[in-house]
Amino acid sequence: MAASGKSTPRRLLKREARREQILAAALKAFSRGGYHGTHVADVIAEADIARGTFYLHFQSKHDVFAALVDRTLAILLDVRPAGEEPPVRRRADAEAILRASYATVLETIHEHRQLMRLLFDEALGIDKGFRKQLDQHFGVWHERIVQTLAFFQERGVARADLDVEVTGQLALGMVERLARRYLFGARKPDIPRLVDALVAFELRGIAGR
Amino acid sequence: MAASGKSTPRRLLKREARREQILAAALKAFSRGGYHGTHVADVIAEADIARGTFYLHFQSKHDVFAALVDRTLAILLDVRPAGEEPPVRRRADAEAILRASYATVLETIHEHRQLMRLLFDEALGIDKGFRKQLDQHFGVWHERIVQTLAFFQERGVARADLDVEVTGQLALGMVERLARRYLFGARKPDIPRLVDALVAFELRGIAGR
Amino acid sequence: MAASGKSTPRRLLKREARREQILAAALKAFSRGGYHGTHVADVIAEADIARGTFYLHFQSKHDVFAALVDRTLAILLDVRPAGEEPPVRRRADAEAILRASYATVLETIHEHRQLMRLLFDEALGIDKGFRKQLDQHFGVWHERIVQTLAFFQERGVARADLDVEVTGQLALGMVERLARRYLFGARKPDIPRLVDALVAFELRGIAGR
Amino acid sequence: MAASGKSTPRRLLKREARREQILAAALKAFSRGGYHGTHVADVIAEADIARGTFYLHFQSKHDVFAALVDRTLAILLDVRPAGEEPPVRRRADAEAILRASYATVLETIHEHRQLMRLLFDEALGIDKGFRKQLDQHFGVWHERIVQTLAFFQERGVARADLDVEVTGQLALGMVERLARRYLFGARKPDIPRLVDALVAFELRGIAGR
DNA sequence: TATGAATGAGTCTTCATTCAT
DNA sequence: CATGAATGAAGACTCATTCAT
Repeated sequence: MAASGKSTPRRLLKREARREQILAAALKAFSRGGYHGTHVADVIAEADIARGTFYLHFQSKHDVFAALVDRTLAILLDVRPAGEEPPVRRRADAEAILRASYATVLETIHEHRQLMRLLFDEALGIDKGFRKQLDQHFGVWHERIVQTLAFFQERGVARADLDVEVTGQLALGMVERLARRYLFGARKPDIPRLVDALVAFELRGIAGR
Repeated sequence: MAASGKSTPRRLLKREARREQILAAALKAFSRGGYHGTHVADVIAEADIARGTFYLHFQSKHDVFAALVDRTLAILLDVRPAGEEPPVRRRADAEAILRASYATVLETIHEHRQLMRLLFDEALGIDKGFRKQLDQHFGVWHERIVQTLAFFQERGVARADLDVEVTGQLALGMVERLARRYLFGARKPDIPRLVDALVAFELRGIAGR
Repeated sequence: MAASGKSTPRRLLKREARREQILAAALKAFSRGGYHGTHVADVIAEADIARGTFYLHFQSKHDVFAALVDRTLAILLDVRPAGEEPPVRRRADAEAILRASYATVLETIHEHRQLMRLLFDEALGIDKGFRKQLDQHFGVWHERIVQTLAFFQERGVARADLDVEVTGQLALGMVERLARRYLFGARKPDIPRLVDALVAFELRGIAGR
Repeated sequence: MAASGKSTPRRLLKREARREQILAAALKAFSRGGYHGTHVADVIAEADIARGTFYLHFQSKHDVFAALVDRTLAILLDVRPAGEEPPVRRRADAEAILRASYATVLETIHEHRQLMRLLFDEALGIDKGFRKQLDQHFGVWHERIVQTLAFFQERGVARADLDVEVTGQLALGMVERLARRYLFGARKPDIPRLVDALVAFELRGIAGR
């Protein structure tokens, strides 16, 4: 009698697939016209579904956008390269660590450039909520960087008087700018060159002397 | 009608004053609610004028916002400290140049933080036009920095193999991030500290060895 | 498949049960939120059935409501107390007749108060059709009352110049008002008191002198 | 004034006049189609104004309806005939009082029958709020009637054992029913006849013996 | 110039109903 | 018969802009 609560796994999969389809369509549409320039009509046209179907999977236009933002932030938070985690490390590895970290980050950003651009260019202008979410996210990243810098200080790779707090922000800003300038466009970026410049700059920047 | 002279006395002044009044109101309103969250009704309420009056001075909501953006960009482009312009300089001055430049920039940004925040947080999400305008603006800034770096290279302050192109972006990014993090908030920023960290980082970062 | 006989045993019973289940759920739901404030989703949630199942048993939301109305009107038309029907009666019985009639009516209304409230409060606002149906129904009741009054006139219980037509409406209105005021609420009504007041009032009201 | 037809340039009306115009149009429209069957489009078409103009004067469709209800209730509460108020009265005046009261009430109801029908037929089905408002309103009326009946008791016009509480409801119901049956239609009602029947019925009904 | 009432195209969202499984 | 995902017509409300005074 009762629809037994949840249904077959197949149904769930289908449901999930439809959700993905809508998210993909929304990403395309938002990337084209921005949040405010994109209407639900655009999204459903792109997804080739009916209006009602859209609202079967998302509560609102704002909701789909939020889902995309969440996904983007999740991707970003996930880029922590495996090698960075082991806390014990020899001084000579500093360059390798930085190089690996930056390469991974830049590649991930480029790989998901549509999502990233949405996050960077649109999210702030929509909602105080997104602003807060982003601030929080950057806070997490900043914390990670600060810890790395402190670790470098312990190992003597970074000078003792380094202002890790502010320098952490500087590192964040450098990546952000590179992303905006080189990673969002259609042209394939020369990531090794970017990493070279970044690492050369930062290694010296944090070093004593 | 009036004397065909150079000055347009009272009428224009009044007109100009009204325009300023509206711009000020718009800045307040937009800062509160963002571009899309702010309605013409909010602006005219803030300015205490009638609806029609608004359209007597600006063609559209978009137009006022553009005027604010133009003003912001003009302020930014204008911060070139007088001392930097003379192209001939001795090597020992590098630190002084950087220090002065960054201090001026950061102070200017903080001074006009409402305008700046509008530019950084809102402009991108409104219009492809603003995106282009910003890109262009950052291009100019980038060019300036690149020239300074090249100059430093000539003088031997910066290593010869420095990737001035990319490093220019890095410098831009650092300032942008500092602005967002420390200059937009209500708390009075510790600009000297920021400048210290910036200059110490950059001087080493661009130096050889 | 089944024996081609006259009766359709289990299947139809099951079908009928399902219909009842939906009607009961609809009554609950409509009573909670009114016709327009109740969605098919509410009804099927209450009935714990799937959307499609609902439309297997009723053509539309309007249709279920109509079924509830029909049921309500049937209940009302059915309250004619057995004793009233025999047309020959002695004058002394007038009070007994009225008392019995009113008691039965008021009790029935209270017993089915959810259905009744639906009829009184919602039906009119939905459809001209329901308005007509109600008018017709009240017409039938009015006719019954008029006949009773005329009978009372014949027997000398009611004065000869009584405007039976209008007075019939008055009687109808009195019951309606009592229903709305005392019978629809959660509090158990003091039906004897209501009947007392009604009968005392009406007997005198129709009497000569 | 308002467009004679379709293409008359709109006139700037005084705020209050425009509000009245919309209320009148809404009354017409709602009377035609009921609350739920009437769309804002119908109202503005009837008023020959633009959509926005409607929302310049009323917050919502619900709001106009509420304004009509308020107006209706105000009219009803205002029908208290002047003669009833003086609290000292001679026994012989009872009939005159009732007659005057009922006549005024019935005439007022008929005069504003469109508003009244809206109140009686639509308001309940829209909102719990309206139900409460109506209950309250009827409460006031009931109170008035009860006081009159008590006054009659004091003067010996009404029997001492009269259940004034319930009888007050009966009186209310009688009027309501007459309104619905005779006063809402297009046909001109024979109000004197209704009053005669009412008064004859009630005077006897409340009297002793 | 100033005013503010009026305009109406634009959009999101709802929800009764259908239909493939 | 049962299910519930999908449909899409419908409708309320917004708000930038215009224009008569």
